[in-house]
Amino acid sequence: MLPSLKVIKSHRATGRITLSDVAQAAGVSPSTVSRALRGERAVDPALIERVQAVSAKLGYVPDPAARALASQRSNHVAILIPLLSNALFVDLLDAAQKTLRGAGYQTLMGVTHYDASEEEQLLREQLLHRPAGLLITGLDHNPATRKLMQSSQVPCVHLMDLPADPQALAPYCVGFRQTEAGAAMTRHLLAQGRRRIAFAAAQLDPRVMQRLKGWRTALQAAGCYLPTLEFLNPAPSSLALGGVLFEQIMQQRPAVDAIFFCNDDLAQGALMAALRLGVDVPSQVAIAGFNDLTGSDQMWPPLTTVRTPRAHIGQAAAEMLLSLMRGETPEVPHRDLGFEIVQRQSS
Amino acid sequence: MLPSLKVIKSHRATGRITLSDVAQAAGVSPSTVSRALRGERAVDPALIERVQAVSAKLGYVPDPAARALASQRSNHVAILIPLLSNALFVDLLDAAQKTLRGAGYQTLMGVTHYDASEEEQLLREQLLHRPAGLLITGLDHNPATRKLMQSSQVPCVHLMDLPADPQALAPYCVGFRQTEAGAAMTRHLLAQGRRRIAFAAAQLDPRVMQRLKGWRTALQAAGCYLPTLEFLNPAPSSLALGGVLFEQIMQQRPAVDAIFFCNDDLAQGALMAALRLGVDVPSQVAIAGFNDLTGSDQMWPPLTTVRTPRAHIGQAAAEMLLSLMRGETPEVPHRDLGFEIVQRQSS
DNA sequence: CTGAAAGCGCTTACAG
DNA sequence: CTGAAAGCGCTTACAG
Repeated sequence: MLPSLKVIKSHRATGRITLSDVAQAAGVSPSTVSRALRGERAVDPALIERVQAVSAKLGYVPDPAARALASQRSNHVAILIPLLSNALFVDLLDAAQKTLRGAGYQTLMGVTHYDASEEEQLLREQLLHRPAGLLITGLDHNPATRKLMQSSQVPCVHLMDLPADPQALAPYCVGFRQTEAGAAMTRHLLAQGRRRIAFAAAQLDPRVMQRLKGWRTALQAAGCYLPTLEFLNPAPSSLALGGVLFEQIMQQRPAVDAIFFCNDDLAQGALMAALRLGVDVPSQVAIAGFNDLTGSDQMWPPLTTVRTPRAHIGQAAAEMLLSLMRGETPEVPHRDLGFEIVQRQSS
Repeated sequence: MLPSLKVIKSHRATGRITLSDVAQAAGVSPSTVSRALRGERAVDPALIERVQAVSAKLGYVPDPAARALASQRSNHVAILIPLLSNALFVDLLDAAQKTLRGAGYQTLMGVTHYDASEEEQLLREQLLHRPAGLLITGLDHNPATRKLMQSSQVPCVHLMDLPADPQALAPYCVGFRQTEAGAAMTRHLLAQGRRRIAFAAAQLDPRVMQRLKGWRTALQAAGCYLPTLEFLNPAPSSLALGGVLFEQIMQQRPAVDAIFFCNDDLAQGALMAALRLGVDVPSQVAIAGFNDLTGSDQMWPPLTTVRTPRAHIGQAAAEMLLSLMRGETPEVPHRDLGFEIVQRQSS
């Protein structure tokens, strides 16, 4: 039998039900309640049950701040992404957040704007909250950032990318081979008979540069590589920029028979520009994108692209982080989630 | 002269520089350091300066958890939005987050999926963190949620909407008149000579229903209202659904001469479907959207729409919240940030 | 204007 | 397996 609960009330000024309220009601010490509730082993199963019952009855909820202060570890997980204006990262965030929340963690988001020192500053701020874990986009960070990650001892998983050398002693990461994906789409276009395949990119972040490398390699292997087919613009990716790039390419290299854009928003913009300019896709020029963002299947013509598993990446990375936070060592430190060529009518 | 600092070291096991380290180094009590650093009045200006100097020298950073525990208030601000897959809310989040971070607050995001009970649950979780403030989308919430907001005493600003009755004793909010915006676009189409103007909507959240009401009112005033011109689909908004709605409308009501979509993604999808089906826009049917989302100006033809100030709303709401958190009372509890008809070639 | 002291609500060695 | 006690790093009445 449980002791009668009706007289149990919080004795704190704040009116909050605390650990000691539960302890008192259950007739055990606060330490035991703490251990029982957190599922620490070495507690009598009968006691665990009693404590849980009382705790539920009282509607006890642990105070995150007190817990963080005492344990030097919060239930926050920090996630650093470059931009919110690229749907890719929003999908990543959404999936990670969902998984983390299911496990009782709060997501602290930071937007780096592709700026290494902003990333460093953000990380510094978030580390103050003693996050239980960290999710960070990409594999390359400035030395200060790397040092912060190391010295903080916070479990960390990197998103979207994999180390070039699979054997390398790289950090935990889940992503796919960007270079391979770039090469695969290029080979796909080659297989469709295209020969003068331009590569058009914006933002020029490390992952874009890997796709560029894949494109180069594939074209070189086919004996079709020309440096003049590279169109690199450091401005942020957008539909509008895609239109601009398309016009530029058609004007400067009218003989081009395909354009591989490093992101779908650019490709979508190019498709719209083609419509506007009366350029027929794919008969006159094929268009391919990257990521299979929302809307790409609705374009006219529908866009050929590389489908990347970003939601899956967000989820798998969160799961890997969860396991690291439990103190486990993942068997596979680098998870390759692959990609898929989606052939539609634009090529 | 400052006391020599070189021998000052943290005496805590954690190695962290604490308030007392600063106090000791500055030769004052911890209470004074606490007050000086937080800019509380009633501290000798000379001391404030000294404390700040020592604190900077030592690289002291306050522990958020300890602060939250002691003060019963964290430096978190919770923000509740319906979806991350609608660019509208991402813009809101981005702007609010930027403003809040500038003021030293961390943003805790919650995604409600337009589900009242999920919203309630999320709020409950976030309240555990004793957020310093709350940003919440919309004006209508279930009774439990309203009660939580009230009893928590957390300052709160509502986003995107305004009370129907401007005189009403409504909570703080910043947004624009959804009903008015719906009516304005409808009048705009009427002024262009359109008479059979359909309204096509998805999601059917409260704001969409207000736009519907505006459309109705405007059509009724012009003597053009027909219930058969309403196409309401509760599914989430997307380009694909826009295409489906477009096909459906053209098939069921071929005489329609304009379609007003409640969100740009639907309208963009309709534009693509028109291309696919060979329906000429705007000569055969005009298309209008809502929000002026990214890409709408790049469509073919470019989309006529209502530009809504979502980034501005996010920022202004964050600023209003900041002022509430300072204990101030905003002169204008309801900020109307307006909207703008953007006339492009699709109508 | 300043300080000593209590307290916020937990966790975690340390004994037993 | 359980408990008493110290401690996490701040804030805030309460005196003075």
